[in-house]
Parts: sequence; C-alpha cells; structure tokens
Amino acid sequence: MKKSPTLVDVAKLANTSKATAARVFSRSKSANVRLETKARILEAADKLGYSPNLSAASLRSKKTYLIALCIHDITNPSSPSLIRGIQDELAQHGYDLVVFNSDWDPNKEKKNLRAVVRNQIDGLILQDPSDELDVSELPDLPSVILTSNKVFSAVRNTVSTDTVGGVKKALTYLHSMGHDRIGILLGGSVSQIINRKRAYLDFYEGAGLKVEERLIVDVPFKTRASDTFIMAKELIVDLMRSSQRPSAIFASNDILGLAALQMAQIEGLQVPRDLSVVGMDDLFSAESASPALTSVSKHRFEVGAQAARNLLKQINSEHSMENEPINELVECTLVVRDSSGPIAEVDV
Amino acid sequence: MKKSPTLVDVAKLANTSKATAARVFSRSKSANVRLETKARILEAADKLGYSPNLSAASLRSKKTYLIALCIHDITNPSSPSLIRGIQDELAQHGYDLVVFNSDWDPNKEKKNLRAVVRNQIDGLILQDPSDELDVSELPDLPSVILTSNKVFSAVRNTVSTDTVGGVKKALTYLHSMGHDRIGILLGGSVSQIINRKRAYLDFYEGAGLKVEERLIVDVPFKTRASDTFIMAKELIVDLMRSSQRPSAIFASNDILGLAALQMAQIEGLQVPRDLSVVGMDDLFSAESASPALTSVSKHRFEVGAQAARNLLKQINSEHSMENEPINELVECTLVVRDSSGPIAEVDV
DNA sequence: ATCGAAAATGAGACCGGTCTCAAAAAATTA
DNA sequence: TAATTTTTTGAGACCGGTCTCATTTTCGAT
Repeated sequence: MKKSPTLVDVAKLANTSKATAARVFSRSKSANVRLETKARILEAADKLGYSPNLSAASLRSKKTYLIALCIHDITNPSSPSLIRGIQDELAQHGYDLVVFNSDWDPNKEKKNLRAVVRNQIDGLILQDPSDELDVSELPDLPSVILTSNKVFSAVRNTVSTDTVGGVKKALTYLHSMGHDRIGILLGGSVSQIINRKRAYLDFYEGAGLKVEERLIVDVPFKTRASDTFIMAKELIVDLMRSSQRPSAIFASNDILGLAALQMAQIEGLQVPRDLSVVGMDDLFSAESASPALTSVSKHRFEVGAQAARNLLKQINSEHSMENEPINELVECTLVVRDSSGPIAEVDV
Repeated sequence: MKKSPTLVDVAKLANTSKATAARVFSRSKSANVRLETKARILEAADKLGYSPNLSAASLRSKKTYLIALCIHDITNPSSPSLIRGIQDELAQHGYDLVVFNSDWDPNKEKKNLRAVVRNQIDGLILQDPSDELDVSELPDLPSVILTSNKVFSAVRNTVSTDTVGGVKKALTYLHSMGHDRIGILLGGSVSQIINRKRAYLDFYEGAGLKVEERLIVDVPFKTRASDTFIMAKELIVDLMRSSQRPSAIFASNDILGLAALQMAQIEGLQVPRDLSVVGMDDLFSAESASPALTSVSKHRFEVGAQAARNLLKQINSEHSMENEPINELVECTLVVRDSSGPIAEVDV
C-alpha cells in the first residue's frame, strides 16, 4: 500500500498547474481545457495510476455524491426492490448509496440520522420515520420521506403508497368473485393496521355487507419475517377452524398471506376452491408460492425510483428546501394468480 | 441550510484550542482531555449543534469508516441476509456500508471498484468476482472476497461456502430416505453448475448408484429470480412427465426448488408423498412455501458476519496486506421441513 | 516547598482537492 | 496589424479536521 499519487503529481508530470489538471477530473462541466492539454493530463494520470480523492474534493465542494437510505430492515423481503429502484436511478447520475437500518428502534434511527450528517451525505431517503422522531430532528438536507404521515408530509417531499386504495382493490376483486365473508389479516405497524382496518370497514359499509369482528385478525408486529410468519399461523388456524369460516382471506402483507396458504394446506383446505387468499406486497415469495399467491403490488421498485428522482431534483435545484413539499402517491395494482377464484357453489 | 459550525467555533466558545476540542471528538482513544474541559467542550458543541465533518477528518486521517460491498444484485433473495450479517458486525465498530451492484457485468464491476478507491473506502467485501477481473485489478486495500476461486484465494482473504458439502448433505439425506433416483436441478453461474454437478456425480459413484443423464437438468442462468423461476418451471415439467420420473428432486437453489414445488402441484403430484423436494439457500420463501421446503442453508448471515470480522481484523492490523491470505469455509446445514420424506412404498 | 514524571493543552503544518480571480493565450473583429 | 473578446491557464487561499511536537499544568513523592 504505497502512497497514491495526487493531482499535483499528475500536474507536474503533465507539465501544467494543479488547477488545470483539476479541471479535467472535476464533475462540474465548466471544464475549459484545451483538448491537447487534457490528453496530456489524462496520459499522465494514467501513467501514475491516479485516482481522485473524494474526501478532499468533498471537503471543499461540500458534495460527496453519496445518498443515504434509512430503512427499517434490509432483511425485510420488500426492501431489496425498493433499494434497487433507488440505486438504478442514482447510478445514472453518479451517486452511490449508503444503507442504514434502524430495526424499528427510534434511538438507532436518530443515530443513523446523525451519521448521515457527519458523513456529509448529499441527500436522504427516510422510510417511515417513527413517531418518536420530531420533525425538528430531521437533518437539514435534501430529503424524501417514504411515509403518508401528515406531520412529515407537511414539511418534506414524500412518496407514499396508496395502500388504502390497494386494500379496496383486493376487496373489490374478492367481492366480485362472490365472496362476501372475507377474513382480513392485519399486520405491520400500528398505523398500518389502523389504516387498513379502516379501509376494510369502509369497503364493507360501501358494499352493504355485515362486518363480523371474528373475521378481523390482528397479528402482533414482529421484527423478523420469520417470527411474524410463525405467529400468524397460530392465529390463522383459529380463523380456519371456526364454524363460520370465511370463504376468502385478504392478508395485508404477503407474509401473512403465505402463512394462510400454508395453514390452509395443513388444514386440508384446497386453495382456491375452499378458500381464496389474496396478499399484499407482491414479493417474490408470492410468485413462487404453491399455488402462486394473488397479491396487491405496491411497486416498491417504482417507489424507490421515484423517490430517487425527486431527491436528485432537489439536489440540483437551489433553494429546494424553501419550496412547498411535494407529496406523491403511488397506486397499487392487483396481480391475480392462482390462490384466488370465484366462491364455490354451496354444497348440493 | 445555514453554514454549520466547525470545530474552531466550538473551541472558541469553550475557550480552548482547536486541538483540544478535536480530541474530544476523535475516534482515536489517545484522548487525554480533562473531564472538566471535555464537559465544557461538549456543552459548547451541543449549544452550537456541532457535528464533525467526516470528509475533513478522512482527508487527513485516511479513514472514512466506510466499507464497500460489491455484490451482483441486491435483489437476489439471498443478498439481504448477507448484507445484514455484514452490517451488524460493522455497526458494532462504527463502520457504515456502501453497497454496489455489478449485475454480473464485468464492466460495472470494474467501475464499482474504481468508485471504491475514489471514495477512500477503508475495506472491501467482494462477492464472486467475474473471471474477467484480473487479480491485479483488485484495489490495494484490506479486502475479503466471497469466492472459492483459487486465483483469488491465493492473494486475498476469502470466505466461501462449502456448497459441495452441502450438496452431499442433501443427497445423503434423500438417499437415507430411500431415494435412489434423485433428479438434480442445476442453476446459477457456470462454475456453480460444474461444482455441484461434480458433487452429484461423486455422490452417486460413492453410493454405487447408476447415474441417469435425464435426471440432470441445467437451468440457464437468468439475472432476475423471477425469470429463472419461469424458465425452471418449463424444464421441470419435462422431468416430471417423463415415464421414469425421479422420486426426489434436489434443486441447487431455492428458486428452482420452489419452481419444482409449484410444478408438482400443477401436475397433480403430492409432495412429499409422490415427490420429495430439497432446495438450497434456505430463503424465507422456502420456509413460507406450501409445503415448507426442506433446504440446505448456506448461512449467508454468518458468512457476512465472518467476512466483516475478518475485514475489520485486517483494517486494525498493520501490514495486513503482506500476510498469507486466510481462506475460510462455512459449512452448510440441512433444514428439514415438509417437502421431503421417505420414498413411497411401491404400489400394491 | 521542590522536583520530576505524567497528563493536558496549544500552535501550526498538513491532507488533496476546489474555487476565485487575475494573467496569458488564442480567436475574432475591426 | 491592432484591438477586443473569449478561452485557457496559473497562483494561491481555502475547506475542517488530524497529527506532531513543544509547552504548560497537574500531581504524587520527596
């Protein structure tokens, strides 16, 4: 690990000044360097194996070309596509991504935000900040928040998913297939549960159906998908064994949907003949399930890409922080697969 | 976005010198600051909302406390746990992680490595470098390579998975359940296919069984899991419909295993009664499949953690680059679930 | 109270780029 | 060809920490 050459070394070899050499490597386009000079400098740089030092650059220019994503848990099955959507967009503009996990821990969340500031990161994408996080604690830099929380959307650009609409799409679909006693598995954070339950109740009311409390199942939140899965299975079996079993189950996330699928099989119910199951998230696990799980896609990749685009726009515009926040909403789409179908005829 | 305070501002307010103030925030433990002084400085920093500028620090100290992970595709279902293993280990030592995707493109891979150097990153974890990457192109910094490729393991520390051992565990298990005609689905990169096929043939030879070429299925590599899945299903159906159907299938990754599970159901085969299926990777999708998929775990989380520990050790030791490379091997474990069982009695 | 060693503090160079501004060179126009 | 404009180049301050080394303070032992 010998000392690496600096711009001065390159300039010296190319017989120009440091300033001119710098212009060749600078990202700002104001690079007015004669072609012949530029070639000489590049040759020198190549000969020396020169690589610019971004720490030095960013110290002066205040730009690191790094973006931070603060997410709950990368292990969450829906994280990868979100990340990929962000990265693909960023890469096109020469930005790299640093990922932080909060593990749903407000303290870690704050710690991560401090790290973002220390690292002079150029922009932040923050997933669903916790209620413990005060708006005033948001770092003072271009950011996009993935949330539908009003408090945050009032002060920052946001991208959120129309989950309420998604729930309605799923229920409308099931209802159109003749199901009028639809079980719902509610999971995730408290606010998610509330939102989706609200959507469920609204739909039932709108459709003139009678709500049965026993068909509404809350699955306590667990950090790890695997734990949620196990917990869900226990609760689902009760639902399935009850005398008045629903003809369809809508799971507010795919983990729960998959659990329903697995329990149905264990209980000897045939899907979709005896029970239709619809999930939400459209994970790869949904596609690969047997039978393939019908699911509401939240288009995480697109959400990521959109957030990244929004962020880059802020970064490239002056005074972005003074504008009115823009709140974008991404629609859900129902992906029909083999786990759902028309309600079975009543036994003859 | 007003100008943020610097160490000098803090020092001034605390009525000390820049140097002393620096010691309070420095990561190097040689911080000999009187408690009373330290308190004064911290108070000043707090009042001003001071946050150290890591760009400046790293310019001088040559340390960014950033680690890079160069991976093929974060969207790959086995990536998240690897990443998490790395991050958890790094976080304990105050390092953050930057993730780069190569998409199996050697050019992107090289581009990413250059970005690593430019960013003054402290250490590198590189997944399965492509054959096009010459050893000489590896950046000159502490690194751990996740590969079993001899060329790389000769020059750098590596952590790799004993996949050959894993394949044997799966086959041994199936054989012990009475299966002696085991189909194998080979997927992934060329070298992976070769390795596992070799292991399969070795096992068959060792067990004194007759190899049937028709039971060996190559599934062409696709970048996206979803595409692999679709392609696999087409090939699997042929295997299942052949007159001499195997009684068990070993899939060299879970995507293929899940495809087998789904096709079995579509073909009306009951798993595990008519067909045992064993996968590899132990994805969450395996656990959530119906029936739950028996799978060989490669302990990606542990691999990540081990790589990170190894890397940190290098970073903290002088002359680490001159030592003999250490090549670690992580064992696989068979996780038996519901998709596999004893071979059915011959029909009476 | 005095001395010596250890601990704490301060001064200032330094890291390697970027940025400003002025000077030099090249291109254009008169 | 001279004058003017435009482009290219160079000099040197600057970013905000860290690091070295000298100086001052503190503290226990005499």
